[in-house]
Amino acid sequence: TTVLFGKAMMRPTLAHNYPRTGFPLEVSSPLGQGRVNQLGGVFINGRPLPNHIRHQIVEMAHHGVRPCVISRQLRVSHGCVSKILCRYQETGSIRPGAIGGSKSKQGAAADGEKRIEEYKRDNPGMLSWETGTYWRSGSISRIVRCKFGGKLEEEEEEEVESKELEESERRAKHSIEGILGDRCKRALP
DNA sequence: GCCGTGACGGTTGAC
DNA sequence: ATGTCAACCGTCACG
Repeated sequence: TTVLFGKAMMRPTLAHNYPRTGFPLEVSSPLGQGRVNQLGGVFINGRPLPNHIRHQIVEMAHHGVRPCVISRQLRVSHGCVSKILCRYQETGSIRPGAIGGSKSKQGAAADGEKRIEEYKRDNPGMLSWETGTYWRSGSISRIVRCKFGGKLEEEEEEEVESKELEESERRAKHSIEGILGDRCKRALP
């Protein structure tokens, strides 16, 4: 059953994407189904853009590169560039928002925030990305920034990022995904 | 041509 | 163990 969409009923888009090719392009990757957007960029539907791309976006914007150029150069839709840049201006964070979880979590968030930080400190091996606590962005980021008096952002961002990268690499070697991923890599030419 | 925005199909994770 | 549901994601296309 069709619901009446907002004001303009944007467009009941066709069965999906890529009217040019007629079918969604897929790209095999160890992580799952990668897809290719109109600009030729690879993305995973439903998942955030990789961190280094997000970083590049804000970095280029920082250097005065126009969003449309960033979009074309990085092959990321301009909507996404706009969104990431807007969020960066608002929150100062390049990170995606918290995906998943339930509503009641928000109520517990205020209480749980501290415990998450503690937990992360006590379990440095636990990758936030993997545990789903990678929701350090937005309001949380703001709270932390306030707490620590304006620090954070880029340095902290990079700190966390490189830590996570390191961790994910180390963990990947011992995880099923890592093993499978390795196999995939080896299977490739 | 650029950019803000909303629908869409998708993923995630707490409950 | 499984299902539900509300959050988020990036793309696409309109205006």
